Order: sequence, then structure tokens, then C-alpha cells
Amino acid sequence: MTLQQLQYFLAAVEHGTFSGAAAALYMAQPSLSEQIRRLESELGVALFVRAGRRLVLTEAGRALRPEAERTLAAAARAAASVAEVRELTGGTATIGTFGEAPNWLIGNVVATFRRRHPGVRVRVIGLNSSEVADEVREGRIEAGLVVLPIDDAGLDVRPVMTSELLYASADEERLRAPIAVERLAEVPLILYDARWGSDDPTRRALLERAQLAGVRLEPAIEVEELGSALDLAARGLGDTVISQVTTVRRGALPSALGLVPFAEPLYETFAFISRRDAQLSPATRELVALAEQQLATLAERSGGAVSLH
Amino acid sequence: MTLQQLQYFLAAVEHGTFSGAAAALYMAQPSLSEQIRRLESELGVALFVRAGRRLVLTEAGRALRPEAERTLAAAARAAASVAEVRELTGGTATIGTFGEAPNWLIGNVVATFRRRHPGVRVRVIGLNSSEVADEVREGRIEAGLVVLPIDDAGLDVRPVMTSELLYASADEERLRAPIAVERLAEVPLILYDARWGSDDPTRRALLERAQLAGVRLEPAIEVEELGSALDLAARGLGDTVISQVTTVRRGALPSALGLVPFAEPLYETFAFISRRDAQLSPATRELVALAEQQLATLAERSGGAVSLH
DNA sequence: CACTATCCATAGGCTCTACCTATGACGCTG
DNA sequence: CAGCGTCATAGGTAGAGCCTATGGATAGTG
Repeated sequence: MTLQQLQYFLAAVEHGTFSGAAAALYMAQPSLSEQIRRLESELGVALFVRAGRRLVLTEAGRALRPEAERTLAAAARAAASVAEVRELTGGTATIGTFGEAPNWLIGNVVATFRRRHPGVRVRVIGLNSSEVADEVREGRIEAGLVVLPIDDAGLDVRPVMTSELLYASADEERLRAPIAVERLAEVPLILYDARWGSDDPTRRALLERAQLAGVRLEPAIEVEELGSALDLAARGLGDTVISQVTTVRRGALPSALGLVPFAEPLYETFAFISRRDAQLSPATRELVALAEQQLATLAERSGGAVSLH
Repeated sequence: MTLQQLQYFLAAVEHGTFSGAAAALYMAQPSLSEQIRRLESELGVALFVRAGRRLVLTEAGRALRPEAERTLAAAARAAASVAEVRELTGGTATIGTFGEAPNWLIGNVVATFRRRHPGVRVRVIGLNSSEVADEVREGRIEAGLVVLPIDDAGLDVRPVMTSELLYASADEERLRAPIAVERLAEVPLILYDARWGSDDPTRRALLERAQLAGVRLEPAIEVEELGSALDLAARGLGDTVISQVTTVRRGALPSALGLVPFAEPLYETFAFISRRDAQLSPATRELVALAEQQLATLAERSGGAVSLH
């Protein structure tokens, strides 16, 4: 049984003749007749009574008719659902981001996207950078925004922005000058998940620096979210590290906190990643483009402290 | 888009590889790959990301999957609904009968049929014989039981039984001997619809006889149903005519009524009709066969007064 | 690091399908 | 009875669907 045969069958039912149905479908009558015959022989029953001048449905034909209509409708819906993805009027745009990104990046981006494409659902998956890279590699997420370095096997990596990593403290004493990495070991450190999850690139960079300096870093407090870490730091319970770009948004940084760069500056490089050789769906491509614009806006507001690639 | 392509697509989704899916479908891998490629090109999107070792659905593929499943399920239902008709586990059996038939024929037949084939719906259309013939000719009813003669153009007519037409009266005086048709004009006549509807063959036979005898028949009372006519006749309000076979069933005839044949006997011939060259659906064939058995039973009980063909 | 197994894509070839045109048979209709 | 419209049949063509054989890429393995 083929969709074509069902279509021909329905056309014949509606027109009452094979010739008329064939003409309506811009084809020759014997071609349509043949498909009907094939369908009948596969189903093992006659669908029409050939009544000389007129076609009449058999009991089997009457039973088939509504089911054939349902089947063709389902097929049309299948094609339409794919077209929606193609036409950006349906489907889902998916992007993975490292843990702290949603707060300062995603709000505007998602709002703009939904305004332009109301039919498209949006999924933002917050993980750490290496997990995002894995998910993209496995195809479960189409694209991601990560902090370099990551394992780039099988991935297209497109760096977009570099932002300096800053030291944040409520203690003015420690903000006088750029801070040496050795001093991090001497103060209570507050770190949040994305900054301390396994394989986090910034964590690795910090630990490496500390090792070279001969000290060992142990966080005094670990919390889940960047916001909580800033809150605790503002109350003087410890100090934390934060990316320059994060601080650009108005109100992101509690007023009690001050910032200072590292003596030997640390930088984070952000990059968009996607599967190598796999082109993005229009929805996700659009979402990535919007995220890129948002990054540009932030870089501009930072007055040059954050630089685009 | 074909059902086959959707089937291959789903197999590939489930197995995660084209080779595995092809093996499960007992076919070569390039054949399946080609169909997937064809489907993708028709839909204008990639459905899979070819990830070296592993296949991963794209956003479009994810959108297609549930719709493809629905479409294949609908197609399976379509085939099943036709199979039900073929296998006598679904569909509808339809038979047309002349007006008074349902009372003495259909009860048992339908009960037996439903007991044997609970899934099959039954429609018994009560019309007069010539209307039944028309409906069968037009294909709206598959088969019918009629009283001959009818216009048999385009029909297969299979006579099954002959039954004598009897005169029924509550007046013993008129039951002494076979009644001459002339006397019908002298007594109040009670006729029921099916015996007096336009084109009813028995009516025509009666009128013809009367014309030849030089009298004119006018019913004193006309009612809708045979039962009503018998009731009125039993009260002595007039006489009526009734087919021998109708009287066989216990309790069908009020005890006040007596029967007598016509001086020049009148016979009704019953016949099954169906479209010429159109084979019956199994359900209707079965229904007709049961009706035939029922007629045989009635003929037997009549003790020979009703004869089978 | 080479080796192997696995998987997809490509190429060439075969068979059957789907379609066409031309024509015949049948039934309806003026 | 002739003419028209319908479906069926016959014969031919392009392409669909499938096969086997083979090459290239990738992940696991000694």
C-alpha cells in the first residue's frame, strides 16, 4: 500500500469515475486504474464495483475511505512539521551554554527570538563547557556557547569574545592593586559550580597558575549560582572571581563589591561551537546570531575591556 | 514522500545506524540510505547528522519522528479496516427486504449473525421490492430479498421460494371453499402498505386478476403493518391477504382468523438479488446464507405448502 | 601506532514499477 | 443505430528501488 494509491483511491471516490479522477490529477486513466487494481489485489478485496458508467464503492471501499483520508492527512502533517522547522515557524531551537551564561546573556536573546518567531520553542541547556562540548559532539544539542579551551574533536569552534577574569572582594585592602595568584590561597575563596565543576577550563587555568606559584587553592565556600557567590562576597564572607563581561549589566554586581585584575592577567575566551560538517537548523542559527549580537552589545558597553574576535 | 521512506526512517532512528536498520529489514544498506536521502531531498532538510560511527537526529528529524509514526499507524489501521471486512470481524452487512419480511424472517437471522460475528454491524433496509431492486442496482445495498417480478436489468436474480397467497378472514362463511377473486370486491378489504405500495408485484397480480374478472378492487382499510391488518381482520372489520410462509411462525396468526386459498391460486416468488458481476462482501454473503436457511426452516414447518426452489 | 571492525557513500547494473499512448469492449443516450 | 464516455488491455519507455562491490572515515584494540 502506498500513499499514492490511497490518493488515487480517494480521487476516484470523489469523482465517481477513473477517467475524471485521472484528469484531475493530470495523468492518464490507465495509470490510475492500474494503481487501484494493485491496491485491490494487495488488500485482497474489490474496492469499487465497476458499474459500466459509474463506480460504486463496495463495503470494503466504504471502510477504507475514512482511513485513507486520515492516513493522507497524517502524511501531510508530517511534511508540514518538517517544513515548519525549515521555515522557522515551528520546531525547537536548542543551544547549550556554560553555567553562568544564562543570567547575563540569555534573557534578551530569548525574548527577541520569541518575538520574531513565536512558533518556535526555545531550549537553553545550562551545563559546564566540557559537558556542552560533549552534548554537541553527540548531536543532542545543535550548538553551544563555551569557554575555551575544550576538546575540539569533531567540532567547529568559533571564538567570539575575550573577557578578562577579575578578582571580586568587599575588602578595599585587597583591591588596591592587581592581585597575585599566591594571595588567593590566603583568603577565603567563594566559588560557584560552573567555576569549580570538573573540567571547567577557567578552574584548570587557575589551578595551573597556583601550582606554578607553589600554592594550593581550596575554596572556603562552594555554591551553585554566581548570584549567590556575589551575595556572600558582598557580605564579606570571602572573595570570588568573575568574568569582566558579567559585570557590564547594570545591577549585576552588588555595590559593596570592588573588582581588580590579576597581577598576571587571566582571560576567558568564549566561543560558539557546533558539529563539524553539520549545518545548523534555521532556528538555532538565528538564535546563535542573536546571541552574537548580544555579546557585541555587551562588549561595546564594557568600553573595550571586553574584546570581540 | 512514501510510507516506505517513513518506515525506513523510523527503522534508522531506532537502530541508530543505517546498516543495522537495513539488516533488520532484510535489505542492503545502500538501498535504505538512498531512500533516506531521497526523503531528505524532498523535504529539503537533513534528518540525520552522519556522525561517523553513529547517527543523530537533526531538529527536523526529531520533528518528523512522531508524525511518521502516526502516519504509519494510520496506514496500518486502513489496511486493518479492510481486512476486517474481508475476515468478517468488522464492517457492515447490508441487506434490503420488502416491507413485511422483517417480522417473520429477520429476527432469527440477525440474532444468529450477531452471535457468530459480533464485530460486524448489520443494516436491514425495509422497502418495497422495486425500491430494493433500485438500491441494489445503484450499489447502495449489496443484496436484497424481493418478491418477483421485478425489473432485473443489471441484477442477478436467484429465486429461492414460492409461497401461496392466502385469503384471511374471521368469517367462517367465507372460508368454506377457495375464494374467487370476484368476491374480494364484495367484502371490506384490509391491506397493508407493503401489499399496496406502488409497484408492489403482488398488488399488480391481484389487480390484474380482478380486471380479468371484470371487477375493481378498493381497500376499505389501509394500514402500515401486517400485524395491524391481521388484528383488524381478527376483529371482523374486514378480510386481508397473506402469504402462506408468513403464517408458519407460531403465534403469527390470531386464532380468530381462518385461511383459505384463492380459487385460482396466487403465488408469490421470493428471490435474492445482487448486482450482476459484483461479488458480495463476506459479511453480506453470510447474512444472505443465514436468511436462506431461515427460509428453508419455514418451508419445512409449512409441511410442503411453501416450496423451495 | 598500526590494525581491525564497523559504518556510510558511491558506482555500476539489474528488475520491476509507474507512466504513457493507442486501441478495443461495453453501456448509456439521443 | 450511431455517437459518446467509460474502463480494460497491450506495448513501450524512463526511472525507482534494489543489489553487489568497493572506498573512505571513525572508533575501539593489541
